[in-house]
Amino acid sequence: MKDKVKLDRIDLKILKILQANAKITNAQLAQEIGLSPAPTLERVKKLETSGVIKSYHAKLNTQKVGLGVSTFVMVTLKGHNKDNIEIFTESISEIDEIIECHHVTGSGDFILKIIAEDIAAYQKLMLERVTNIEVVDNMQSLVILSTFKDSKVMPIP
Amino acid sequence: MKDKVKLDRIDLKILKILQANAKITNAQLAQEIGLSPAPTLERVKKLETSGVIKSYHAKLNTQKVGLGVSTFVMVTLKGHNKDNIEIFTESISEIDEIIECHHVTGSGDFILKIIAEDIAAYQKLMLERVTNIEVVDNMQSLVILSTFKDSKVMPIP
DNA sequence: CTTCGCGCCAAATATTATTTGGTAAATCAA
DNA sequence: TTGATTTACCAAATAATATTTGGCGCGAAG
Repeated sequence: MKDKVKLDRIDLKILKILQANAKITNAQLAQEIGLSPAPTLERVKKLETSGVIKSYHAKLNTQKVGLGVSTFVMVTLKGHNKDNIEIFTESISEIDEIIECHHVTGSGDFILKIIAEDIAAYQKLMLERVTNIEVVDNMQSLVILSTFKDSKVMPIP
Repeated sequence: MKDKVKLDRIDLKILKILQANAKITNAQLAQEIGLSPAPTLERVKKLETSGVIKSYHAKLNTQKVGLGVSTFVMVTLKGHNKDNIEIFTESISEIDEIIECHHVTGSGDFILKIIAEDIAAYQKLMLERVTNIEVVDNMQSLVILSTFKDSKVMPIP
């Protein structure tokens, strides 16, 4: 359940389409891939139960829901040991504004993506909930000025 | 069409639910927010047409589709002028493996998220298609070792 | 106070998903 | 190679779900 799954040309087509538009009807999907609805649905269900498709999500316009500030934050921990990493990731998991947390190579240890209402809210969040996580040594914020690309379609062959 | 939209408590509930699970049926959604199906659907449609909900996407398991390497890349351009930025973003837009491109504050100018099959494919991509974009001065890759959080639910009040 | 517009509901209808039963092609063991 | 078995497919019936309709009640504006 962790390794690559065998996917034929049609499966890949389905995945591309559903990544770009999860709301397509089964009949339309069937037509686009050149099969009838029944086997199309079977394939989609199989992709779901096998875990190739993890979930389906609505994508929002951040401005319109009043979330004006997005940032990436590069974090260095005080020590790179397992305990500290666990303390850090558990602290992170409780903070809704941190929507991504990746362990990365390079000068820092982690990179976070954070979303807040405005700069004031962002500052408050950082000061009161993030900066004071005990194992954090250093943080550098990169504020997103504009986003040119934010594709939900991965480059599958 | 660019500013915050008025959303009541029920709209916010709908948005939270659809971000977490876009495949919920209208009847279930109606029940969870405490309305009947008809006005529930009306609200969802209104959120869609007003652009609060931009789109719906399937989220895939990268391992299972054979995409083993994800990275963040911090890019510095040779000049921070408008022309160079345009040249850069247009070059970027043609490369499917670059799924995100944000203009950011800080030492670099842009941060990219890139997905590839493996390290070899990643190296090839960078050497042949990214590094040689003329306006690029410097790039630093951060390879994602593991992801602890990747939420599709934004922190709306 | 009354009228309008909005948001809601229940129930009818339309659309879509899902199941069913059966056929043909691909796979494999003998 | 052949016969058995599985797999993938299709058309059409059925079940589930979305969507429309008509009407009610409430709050705001005149």
